[in-house]
Amino acid sequence: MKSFSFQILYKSRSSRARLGVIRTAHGEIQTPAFIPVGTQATVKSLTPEEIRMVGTQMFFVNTYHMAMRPGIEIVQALGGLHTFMSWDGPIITDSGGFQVFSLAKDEHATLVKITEEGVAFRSHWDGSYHMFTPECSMAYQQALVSDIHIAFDDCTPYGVSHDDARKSMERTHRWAIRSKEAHNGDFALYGSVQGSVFEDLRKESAKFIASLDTDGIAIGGMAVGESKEEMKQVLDWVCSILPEEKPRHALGIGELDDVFVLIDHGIDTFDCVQPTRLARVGYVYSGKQTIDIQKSLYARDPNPIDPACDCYTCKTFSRAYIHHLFRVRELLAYRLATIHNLRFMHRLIEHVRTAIQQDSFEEFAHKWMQDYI
RNA sequence: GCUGGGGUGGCGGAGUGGUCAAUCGCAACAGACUGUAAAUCUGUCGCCCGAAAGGGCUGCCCAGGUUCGAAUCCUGGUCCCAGCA
Repeated sequence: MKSFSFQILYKSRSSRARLGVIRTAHGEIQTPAFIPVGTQATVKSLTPEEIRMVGTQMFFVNTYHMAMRPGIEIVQALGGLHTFMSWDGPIITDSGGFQVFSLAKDEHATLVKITEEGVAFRSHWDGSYHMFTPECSMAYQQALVSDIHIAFDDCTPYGVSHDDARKSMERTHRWAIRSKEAHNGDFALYGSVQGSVFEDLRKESAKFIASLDTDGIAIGGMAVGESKEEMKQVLDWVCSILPEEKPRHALGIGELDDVFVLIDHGIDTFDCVQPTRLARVGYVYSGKQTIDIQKSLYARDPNPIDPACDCYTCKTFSRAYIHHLFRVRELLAYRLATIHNLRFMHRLIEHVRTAIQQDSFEEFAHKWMQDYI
């Protein structure tokens, strides 16, 4: 039986922003919410306890990666993702569609082949051949026992012609139908909108995906190279059409300034590797700037990364210490920086939620963005 | 004291007459990262002018010398290392 629901608790009067709650078998998610990425069934460097400690309500796991290693059947045999990795909160899984885009982007280009049936590709681990289809993506996500599944889609690269974007979008639509047919109704399914940066396609896609009446709607194909202005346009087109009562997830977005744009358009959840990946290369959020903690400037800095932050890292360690850990490549560096960046992101959104509740979202966003660097 | 080896840019270490401002590695500095490959990628890295192309200056322990030309050869000095007394 499906134990998934979405309820809007409050709507902003001045924008499309809204407060809501997503209920799943593994708990609730207060929205808007940032969804960290835990690609390989781990939010890199953190224990589940720490993931929760920083304020994460749900995170993202990649079906493609699980299929490559350790293999879906192993996770399934171990009882699904929750028991496998000892996380009892909600989990959302990707369809595997994005990895096609991601793999095709660089030197693996020749290793990926898209057909009507699905996608044939070679593992980035060992070069072995694999095939992903909407049907197997659904079967995999079910085997992983994640709470929210995403329909198998074709992430359109930036810069393609209108013609190619249409073909890609239509393929995504056909795959969405197949995904829905193959999907086990006990879990939640999000259809995925494509259409590149073209108004007619984005609107058509939004209408089509909405018509499938999936539990929620994901917007894909954004932040793939287009400008921020184009991204905003896409959100405008799509969000003006999506049904209000369905939860909306923006796939793969989340630089700090994007947060306000997304929420302003009524996006409820969004995932991004940005906070965690930046953390691992020493870029940490500090107020409205992102600082490179590895710079010599911080070698003797006794202050916390962000004096206003309430995270474990900021309450316990100086910039100088974290600077040192990064310089000598100590493992703790990655963990402390990740704890901070995630906490920072979650806390920022907690403040946004409060602002929406108080009808001061626009003001809050404007003020925050004012001297954002 | 004798014998042998050696002193090159922040460090390690190539180069043994011109193509050398000097391979390469590290460090340093700058930049990148949006449905994740953390330990990665790119650029700079003697000094000065220039956005760049390029130009000028100084330069391979010190002082002389040979040569059209020396980090590279010779002489002296100095310091370091190894073996033997």
